[in-house]
Amino acid sequence: MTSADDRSDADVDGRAPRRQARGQRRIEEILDAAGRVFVREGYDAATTNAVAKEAGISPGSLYQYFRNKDEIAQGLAVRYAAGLAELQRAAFDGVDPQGLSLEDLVRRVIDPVVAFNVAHPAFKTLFARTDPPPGLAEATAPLDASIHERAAALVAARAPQLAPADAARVSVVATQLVRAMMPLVVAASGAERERLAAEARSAVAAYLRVALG
Amino acid sequence: MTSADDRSDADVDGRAPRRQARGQRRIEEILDAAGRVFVREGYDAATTNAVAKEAGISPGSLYQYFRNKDEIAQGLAVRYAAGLAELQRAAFDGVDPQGLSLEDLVRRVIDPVVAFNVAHPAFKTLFARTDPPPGLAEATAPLDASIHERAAALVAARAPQLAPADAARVSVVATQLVRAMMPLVVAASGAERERLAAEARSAVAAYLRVALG
DNA sequence: GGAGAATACGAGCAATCACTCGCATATGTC
DNA sequence: GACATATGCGAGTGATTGCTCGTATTCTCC
Repeated sequence: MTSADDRSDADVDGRAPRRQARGQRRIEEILDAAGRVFVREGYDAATTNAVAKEAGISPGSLYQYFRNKDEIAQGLAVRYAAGLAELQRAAFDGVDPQGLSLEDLVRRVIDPVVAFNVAHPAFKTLFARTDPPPGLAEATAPLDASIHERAAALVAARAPQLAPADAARVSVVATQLVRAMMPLVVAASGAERERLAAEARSAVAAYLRVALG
Repeated sequence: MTSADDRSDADVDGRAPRRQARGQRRIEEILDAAGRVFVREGYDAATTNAVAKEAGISPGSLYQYFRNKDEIAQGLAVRYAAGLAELQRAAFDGVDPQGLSLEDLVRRVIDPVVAFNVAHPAFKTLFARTDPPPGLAEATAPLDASIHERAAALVAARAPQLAPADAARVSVVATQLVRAMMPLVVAASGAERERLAAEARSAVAAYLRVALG
């Protein structure tokens, strides 16, 4: 996985170009622009030329930093994986998951996820798809993996008696439930958004109460 | 809405061509082929030329029956809406929903839906998308509406005390949960598929038990 | 201040795709 | 069997798009 991440800014020969500070800034700008375009147009309909235009650069410059569209998605996915990991770390900072009620545990997981989705609307264009095209699936695979890893760890901690296959299924299902609710929550606003977030928490908690025995 | 539906077989001048039996058969063949192509490639990546080839006809013949790609999706959606309605009618034939336990009710709704998804794998390529492109959204809007209508009717029957806004939210959320689970269920097979279907039933039932009060 | 590398440009190429058009054949009706 | 219409064909078109390439500018380091 780490070697795959490194490849993302490696040359065809495996030689990584040495980025100047300007280049690093450009990469961030491109990713920001890509997020906005993905939200506006959807991933499939988004064109690389549109991303370049949104970033205020030429198509040629874009391809200086990303070899293709999927690699842009991958860049965003890496960002998001880091942001989510940080959020979850903060949510459980100095807290023992075992000591929480199921409702509190679910709240601590979902509320930051909701906040993250609201703050980064492009996130769901990459992650909340039930049938991503192959290239996008590959780009977001590490993100998916890290999310499932965290979910599986929580399930294992709460229900150590569960057979591994059952635990895996429960964490996949719970993740899927959250994934499905995010577009609904983000699409709403104000009080309705909070109500939908509450429904998401309620659904996941209710499911887990049954599934974890 | 009804006039929009009629427009689908209407000419530009509003004159509907009179189909021969041969033409009706072709339409069915094209829809069958489109379903297979959508499953193989996904809706966005599927090309109309590929659909024509899969159906064993020329692109020109395809456009004899469908004005564009979205209209093919709409044709499939109409088929699916009818199939689902029939399935649900059969599931509740001579049964009073009020007299069932929540678990039985959920089972009667979800099991046919699972069977339908397994039998028609293209269904989820149209329906189980969290962010469909605008054209597809328009094509599947009637299908979405009829599904939500049925869900809302069941919710209203079970929880007449719920405010309309709350009832609507519950039925939307429940529908979304089912929608999200279908790709997981269909992707699995054999015993694992049945276990995932059981998780879907369990999640929806657990949610509804809380949400319906 | 000069060499080498990174950054930047943007016109345009090659490929793809939704859809058309002119014309031929099949079908149903009188 | 003749007429009208439905069905059928498939090469081709106009538009789009991911991506390249030749070239010009800016940065870093000596």
